[in-house]
Amino acid sequence: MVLKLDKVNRGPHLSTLVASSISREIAEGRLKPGDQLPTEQALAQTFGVSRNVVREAIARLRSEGRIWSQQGRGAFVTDATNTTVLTIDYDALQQANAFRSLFELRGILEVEAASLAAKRRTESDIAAMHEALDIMTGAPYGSVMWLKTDLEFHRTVAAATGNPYMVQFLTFVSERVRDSILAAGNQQRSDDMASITLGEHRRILEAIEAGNPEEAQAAMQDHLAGAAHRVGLPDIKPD
Amino acid sequence: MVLKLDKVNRGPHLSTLVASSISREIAEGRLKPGDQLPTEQALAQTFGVSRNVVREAIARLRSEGRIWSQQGRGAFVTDATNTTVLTIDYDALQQANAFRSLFELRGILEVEAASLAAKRRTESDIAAMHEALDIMTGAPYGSVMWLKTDLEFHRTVAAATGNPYMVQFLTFVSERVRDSILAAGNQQRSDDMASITLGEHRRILEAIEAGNPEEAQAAMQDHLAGAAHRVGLPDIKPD
DNA sequence: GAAGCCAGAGTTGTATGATAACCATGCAAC
DNA sequence: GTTGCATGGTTATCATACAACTCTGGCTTC
Repeated sequence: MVLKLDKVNRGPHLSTLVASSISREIAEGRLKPGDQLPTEQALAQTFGVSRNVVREAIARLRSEGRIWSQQGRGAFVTDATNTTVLTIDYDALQQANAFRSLFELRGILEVEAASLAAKRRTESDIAAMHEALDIMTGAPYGSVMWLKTDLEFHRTVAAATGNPYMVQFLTFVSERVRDSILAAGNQQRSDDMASITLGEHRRILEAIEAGNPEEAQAAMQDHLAGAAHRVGLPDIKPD
Repeated sequence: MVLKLDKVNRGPHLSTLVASSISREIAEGRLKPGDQLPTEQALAQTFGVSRNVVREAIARLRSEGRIWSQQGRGAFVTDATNTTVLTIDYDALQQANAFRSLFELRGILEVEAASLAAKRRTESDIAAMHEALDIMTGAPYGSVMWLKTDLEFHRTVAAATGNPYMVQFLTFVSERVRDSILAAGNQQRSDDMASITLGEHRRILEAIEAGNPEEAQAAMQDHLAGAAHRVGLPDIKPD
């Protein structure tokens, strides 16, 4: 039997609620950049929690770059654009348009990564890619292991560019895309998909190994077009 | 007389230090996914701070998706791939190689954004780009206003792609690049740089306005090559 | 022997009060 | 006008206590 349980809504921590609440105030413009937040004591009182909880919320917002605080002065909303972290809202991604946009961004990076990888790959890069592809070949299509090594293969391609930020960004984007696909659960499965997908991967690997950027780029492009189709995203590149 | 004083290094909050320390333990593998963290009391003791500070640090790590915690059990390291935020370490960026990598990533996104913008721009996109360019024309080269509108121009180009994530990622990367340039302070300044830079921008805008993706792409490519040269990054595209 | 119950220790979540460090302001003294 | 100082307000940190929860081990009951 397969249980499909929602994650237990173990009441999120109070600090999380407070942080979200303040975050919303900022997002919706009731707190503008430069504005001073109410004092911790005042916030504690209005939310009905201890000052401690408020401080945990503020620590979180500070780490996200949304506010800054100074001892003896207070806490202030930062100049909007200066967040030090990049986040992707999970709920927003459930909308088709948002998902399509993220998929497009991923494609841009993947295609360019494949091209760069073909130019710069080292022996150990090639070996890592082969290994990932081998494991994938032995895994059942759609299984956890399959998805994991699929990501791993793409990660090795990104790594072959020699650009650590390429790896970081691509991994981040790909994971969000994967999560969204899993959540939607509209993956089509059929037996020949495994061999098709594997074939696409193999073509990418061969092009990179051969040091052919244009072919690697084209192979990745085709692979992504195929992937888009498999998750029900037609015409990702109509223009 | 002009004083050149560094901002006093007002020590970052203790909770920040604790969070960084734990973060490093995770990043360097001494704490593996699934591992349980020491108890809050133990952490407080080893760091020599109050439990309160430890909790603020943990609240922060939790919001970043690096750990999760449950009342009565403890705090655990999450399965690496589940971080919900993407961060770029400021110090690491001071190294030339890292900076070059980030600059390259920015270039990839910018070039593709210019191409997409040429295909999809709307009237209001064009207007916004013109406005940014106008303000830039009136600002002194290298001034805060100049830098601000420079970023703003690129943001309008990204916005014209219609892809919100493109805007988000490009803005994020560009700001980190800008911060790093400002920190290094090795900007060369000369009078004709203003007109050169403006000319490059104008060429991009014209190509986008004309709906010519290839020319937009090429113009952006040249602009970035010029920018790389101006910040002392030669041969960004030698391969 | 197995299942269920219960108490206790350990841990996180939250509340509360106190102290130190720091900032802004106004006023007195010079 | 400037300096120095006192004062009130705020954040940063500490310390302690209690509530809520989990786990474990022993006990009871069958």
